[in-house]
Amino acid sequence: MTKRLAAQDWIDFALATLAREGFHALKADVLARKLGVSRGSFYWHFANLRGFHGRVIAHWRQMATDAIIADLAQYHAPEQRLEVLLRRAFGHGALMEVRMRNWADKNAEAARALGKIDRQRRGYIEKLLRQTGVAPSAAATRAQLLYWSYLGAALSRSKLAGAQLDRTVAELKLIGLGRLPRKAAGLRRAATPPR
Amino acid sequence: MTKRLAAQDWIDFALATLAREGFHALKADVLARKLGVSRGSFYWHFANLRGFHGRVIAHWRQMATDAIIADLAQYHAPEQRLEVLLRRAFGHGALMEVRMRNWADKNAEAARALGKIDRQRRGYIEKLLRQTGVAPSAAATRAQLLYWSYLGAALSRSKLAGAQLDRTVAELKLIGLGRLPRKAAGLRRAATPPR
DNA sequence: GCCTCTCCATACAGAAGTGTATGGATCGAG
DNA sequence: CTCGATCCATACACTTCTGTATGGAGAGGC
Repeated sequence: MTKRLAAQDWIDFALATLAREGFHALKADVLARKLGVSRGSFYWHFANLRGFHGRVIAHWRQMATDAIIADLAQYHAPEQRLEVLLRRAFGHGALMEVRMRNWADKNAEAARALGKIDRQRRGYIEKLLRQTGVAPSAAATRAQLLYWSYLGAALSRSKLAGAQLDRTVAELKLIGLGRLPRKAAGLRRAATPPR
Repeated sequence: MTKRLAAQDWIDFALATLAREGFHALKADVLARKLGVSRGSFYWHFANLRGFHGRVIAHWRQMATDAIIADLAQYHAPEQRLEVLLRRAFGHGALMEVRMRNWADKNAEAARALGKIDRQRRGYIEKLLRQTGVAPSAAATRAQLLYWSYLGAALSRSKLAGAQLDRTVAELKLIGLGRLPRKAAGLRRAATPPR
């Protein structure tokens, strides 16, 4: 005899399922079976699939938004924030990111939520760059590039670690800040004459 | 009285439909209706959906591979190739790219094809960078970053044009080649002291 | 103890799609 | 013309899923 469920239980379970299997598993029928309960429960808590999906998406957006705000509040120097942000983004393997973006292809609600988050993150990165002294005109383009790189990495399911992560983050900081790293890390030895 | 169809007709139509509506429209039922024909035709040409999808994916990969090879054969200087490649990639709005990557979430065949193409393209970019004199150790990481940026741009459905495209391509070349552009295009005026 | 509110099961109707079986149409070769 | 090969229509059985209607089961308040 398992416990009775609340609406939030369905939503939480849906998010876990989304991460594990993708949006195509977010059906009343399938979820109910996995929860060991009948569809009657689902249709008591939610009017229909659309409504349910909307709440799942909203809840994800809430969490994703809170995370980005809270996560970096502890660091104060903008350069450090950038460093931490990059390491976290590229070392983490953003599965949920992939799932949501795939879902957005079918679900307009998901697409809108994603658009909002994209703008928000890009804006945050841009602000960070400007705080480190990058000119406003350049900051926008570079923030865009950094965020695109993140998306590309996430969507090709790359999960970096160790030296590869170090090298990538170093290059990315270079892109963002537009200057040479303090100790040139063996990167630009051969090719480019110093002009 | 429209013409009778060959297998290739189905595949071509599927690719057009994929670009327009996404993989969820690639069903025997739906396609048959749109082609003004019954599912009997489909099941004569193909054993089942899996087989059909496999051939659609294979045909796409064929075309995408041929394109990248033939498209740049006319240019000889590697820097020019890079420039053209970047302009084309970021100015084009790679819809098919998005569709395929979304499809790959459900279809293992599509995922494999995509993996192959990703490696192939990244390899090509890396080769290009090395031909311009970038050190092999740096070329891999930078090619990765360039390609990630492309993917991110494609998947957030960005389609650049005009000055914005110019600025982005300039930054990207900077990333790839790791040196200042010949005529600094108004990019790094303010923020970064020349060290 | 009973009543009400909350949560769930079951049964029904129906949409959308797959795959199969079978027969009919059409076209080219000889 | 005829015959085989090619292409298509139709009908059927089956699966998976949605949404609704209705009838409970359980727990708390009083």
